[in-house]
Amino acid sequence: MVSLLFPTHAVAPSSSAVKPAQCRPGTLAGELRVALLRTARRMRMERSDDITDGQYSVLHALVTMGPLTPGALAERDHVQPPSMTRTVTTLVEAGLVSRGEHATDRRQVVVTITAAGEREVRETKRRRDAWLARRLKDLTLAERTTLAEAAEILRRIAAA
Amino acid sequence: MVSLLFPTHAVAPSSSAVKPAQCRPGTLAGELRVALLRTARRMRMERSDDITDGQYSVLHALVTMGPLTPGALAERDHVQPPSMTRTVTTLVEAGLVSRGEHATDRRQVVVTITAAGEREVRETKRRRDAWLARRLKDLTLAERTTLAEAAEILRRIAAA
DNA sequence: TATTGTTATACTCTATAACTATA
DNA sequence: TATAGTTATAGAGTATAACAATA
Repeated sequence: MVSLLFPTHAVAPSSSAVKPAQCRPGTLAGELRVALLRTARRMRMERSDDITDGQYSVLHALVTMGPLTPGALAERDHVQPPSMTRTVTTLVEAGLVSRGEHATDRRQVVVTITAAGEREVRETKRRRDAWLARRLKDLTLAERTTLAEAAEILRRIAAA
Repeated sequence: MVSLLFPTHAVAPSSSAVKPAQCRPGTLAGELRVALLRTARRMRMERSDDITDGQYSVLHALVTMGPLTPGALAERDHVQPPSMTRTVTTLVEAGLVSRGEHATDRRQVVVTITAAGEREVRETKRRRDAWLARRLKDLTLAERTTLAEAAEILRRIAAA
């Protein structure tokens, strides 16, 4: 099913630059590794300076998943519980999250993001998108189509 | 110039899944950001446990650029000179790099990677490529072609 | 006098072990 | 007795300031 708004000839030009050997899993892996790590590293730089990667990761999880316990957050980030206690304490003091009581189990704590925390996440995403969008504007439509397709494929790969 | 080994109909199928709106810089940026950061994060996990990201970065720079001074390494990684002194000392003690004298300027120090250091870098790359290649094998040829094209585009973006 | 690198010191982040409260 | 979270303490990593050696 080929969209009429997207004739195949708009895609063909960029595909012509790639040689068959570059598509072999072994060869492609090396090229893709460099490209992904380098771009991601550059993009990760586009964030607020007064928050660490670990802290941002917690805020992002809370935005995506809703309120979570410290234990769940620790497991998600492959970090030990005491480290997460510290991270959460820092975020509480910064007013970005709040601690609350669990509905049924009084041992547990529920961490909830605040309005300021949501704003922080939104702002970081906005910065990174702006950095990326600025570069995407200089590409051809065919190149952007390729990246849109690649994004879908990469999401599947990362999830596997 | 379209390669005979790569007829365009092999590429068209994957492009049909992408809608025009997804190729607008603003929209694409958001999708691409998530896909890149998620995949890169997963891939970065595939490394030796007894070396940090900062240490690996130094080894990688030395493999790519040849011997460098601590000052050059510090600037490259956006780190302060004393921090690089510490990192280099750790790597020297681990036998992965060695300190040497500068040819003409006796204030400067030249850091050179050792055979063990090169092995460490090779091993990490091998792990990451293996992880990636395993996932690439399950893709269609058209999808791998898309990723090969995307890799080229991303390298340009990261360099800009 | 300026530059390169190191040492001294402090702060942050993370980990393990021990402790408190609750189930 | 087991579990969730915290506190206590120690080990890396990085930063600023002060210092040594050389240009």
